[in-house]
Amino acid sequence: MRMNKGVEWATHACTLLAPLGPDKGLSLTALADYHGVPQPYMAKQMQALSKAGIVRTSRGKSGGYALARPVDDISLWDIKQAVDGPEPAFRCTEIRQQGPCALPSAECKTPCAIAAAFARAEAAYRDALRGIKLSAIVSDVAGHADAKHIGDIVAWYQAHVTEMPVRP
Amino acid sequence: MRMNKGVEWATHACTLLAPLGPDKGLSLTALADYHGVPQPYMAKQMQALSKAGIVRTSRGKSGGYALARPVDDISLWDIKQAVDGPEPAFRCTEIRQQGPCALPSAECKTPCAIAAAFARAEAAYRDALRGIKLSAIVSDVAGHADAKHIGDIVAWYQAHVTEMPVRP
DNA sequence: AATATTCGGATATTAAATATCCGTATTTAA
DNA sequence: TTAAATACGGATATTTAATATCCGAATATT
Repeated sequence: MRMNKGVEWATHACTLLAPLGPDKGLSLTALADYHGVPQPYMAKQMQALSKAGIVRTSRGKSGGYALARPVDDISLWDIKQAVDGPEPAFRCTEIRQQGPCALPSAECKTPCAIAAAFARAEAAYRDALRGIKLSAIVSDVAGHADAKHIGDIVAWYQAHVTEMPVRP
Repeated sequence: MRMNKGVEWATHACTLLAPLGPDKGLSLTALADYHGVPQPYMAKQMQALSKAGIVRTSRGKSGGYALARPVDDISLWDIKQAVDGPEPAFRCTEIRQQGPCALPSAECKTPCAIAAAFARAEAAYRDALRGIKLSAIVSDVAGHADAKHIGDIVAWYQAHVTEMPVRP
């Protein structure tokens, strides 16, 4: 079982957008370059985030991406769901309805006990991710960076941030 | 994110072996036929279970597979782990160490906050699966089967069970 | 109004993981 | 000794993920 790598990149991208507030953003190029990931694939993730309403975009010259909601209102589950889709990892193929002792489909109204068990575990996973907000990630990262590195980041921000004021 | 389909088959196979107790088993052919899954692929899963000490095997004529431990001592996590391997779904690629503002590797002793967060969620998933024992699955399935179907299963068992006494 | 820049989306292309199958060796009851 | 069964390694096909390319639509700037 392996998670879509795009989830990692999308989460890093959101972490990078977080300190900018609602009125500033970064272009796709900047987001891709910052972490050295291929631009077209980064675009795919950002578009998924955009569709899910996690980031908003503005096009044309000086366009880019900005967070669409407060950092306390974006959970890791939101991001994972947006990029990785809504399907559960365990997908019941109803093999109980096959073979010499197959259950007739009339008796399969209740979900297979095995599928139900895995679904409960995935619900626990989901709830854990729901409890982790972008704000917690950002403050954790900030707490570990040293002064020099923060300087680098600030300089990079100043060179790349684009204005994306929210219009009423 | 999609789970290895073999986990489903392996779990069903264990569920089928559970009522037989430690001294009786089923051949690979029987296990594969019961749920109508391809035999060579079923073999792969059973061998994984065997390596993990969840089932024991006996080779040669009248050989087969039997559970190696009491049904209360086998969790869904054990099975998932045996078939799907130990690697986490989220794998940090350390992209914080790449790009124009890359963190020097000296500062990356503590794990990336994002990776750590996903790891916590996977721990919740693991703990949930650990809490679900094969015994619970078996009794749940048994509770939902009707009398006629149970008759079918008993007849099938009688035709396919092989003796696999535990030798001291 | 023209233009350069940027996102959106569709579509290849490549790489990786999963699923399936086969052949041979090894074990064991009869 | 023989027949029947699993173990193991590898070969192949299928599916999914990752990467790259392209063109059209939108928009800020000139």
